[in-house]
Amino acid sequence: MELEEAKQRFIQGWGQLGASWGINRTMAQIQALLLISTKPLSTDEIMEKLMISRGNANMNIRDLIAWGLVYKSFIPGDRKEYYYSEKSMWELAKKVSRERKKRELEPLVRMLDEVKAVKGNDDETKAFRALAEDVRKMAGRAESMLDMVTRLEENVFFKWLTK
Amino acid sequence: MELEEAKQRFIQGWGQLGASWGINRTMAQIQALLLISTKPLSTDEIMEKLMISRGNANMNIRDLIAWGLVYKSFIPGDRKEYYYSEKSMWELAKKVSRERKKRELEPLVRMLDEVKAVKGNDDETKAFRALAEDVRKMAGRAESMLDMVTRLEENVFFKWLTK
DNA sequence: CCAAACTTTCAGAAAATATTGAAACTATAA
DNA sequence: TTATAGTTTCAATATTTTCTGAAAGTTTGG
Repeated sequence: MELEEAKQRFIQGWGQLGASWGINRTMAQIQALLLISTKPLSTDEIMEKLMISRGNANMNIRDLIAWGLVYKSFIPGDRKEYYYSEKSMWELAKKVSRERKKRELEPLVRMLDEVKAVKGNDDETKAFRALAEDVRKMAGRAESMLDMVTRLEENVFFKWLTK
Repeated sequence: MELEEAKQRFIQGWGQLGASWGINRTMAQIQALLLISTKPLSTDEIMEKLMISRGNANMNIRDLIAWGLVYKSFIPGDRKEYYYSEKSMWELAKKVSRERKKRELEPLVRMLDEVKAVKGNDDETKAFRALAEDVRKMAGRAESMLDMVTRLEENVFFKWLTK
């Protein structure tokens, strides 16, 4: 396979993955493009390579920066802004898991803690409360796993478990 | 909070979560409804409680069954089919992670193994190959983590890590 | 076999999401 | 200042995803 084709496939595949993770396809593709680029790219270069509009490029770059996955870079004597991706897979995984935890797990846990406070003592209510507790416990476990990713990359147990 | 309101919130919240996980909202809501129901429900009951059409209900129930999250149940002397959810959080987590691994991680790994075979020996190609290796390694780790969820619920290290 | 009860399918409609492109905005150099 | 280069915003549009409802299909009891 030629390098250009390989790059193209990588960008497509990464976009696909992003899509099934609730991250929009273009955002994931821009990230992929920057990831495989050896130098920072300008908005115009991104637009051209992915054949997308300026507005689209700008918005998605902004989101990538907000997620901490992409950085700005300035070249002396050039007025354009250039962008480059975080290249460390560990850093990327950490940032994504931190962001998703904030966006999904935390609202879930808030909801569960609220509904657990349902009043009543009949069997149906008790069963519901028990279920909410159960889900809450599982959410807590998921949170712990994400925290592991966030913090414990050098942890020997973790290394052993994922080796 | 009253039981009915709590249930409603649970269904909404679960649907929300599903949505940001690439699972469609209705599918997640049906699952939530069955999860909090003390008895199996028929298609008509699901349609009524969630105010959705028969077609929609049917398709999403089918998917839930395909994921192994929901089962059919037959009541003697009744021609209707009734549905109930897997209630064990561990089982649910296992099944979801198994399914997502199949749908997302495996295609990613296939893609990576393909593009790693890119030919050439210039610096740019080498850098690309190294990146693909790197992503591949991270995918392998993610796979291991999912396998942990799938198999190691009694594993003492896992318990310790997520306690 | 037929008819009633129930389930499945799927083309078109509706809703949700993503994208465009041009105008407004901002920063810089002269 | 003003002209220019570059960035951001957002209403309109296009695309994708989900949902509906009616017709077709299936199963069962008589």
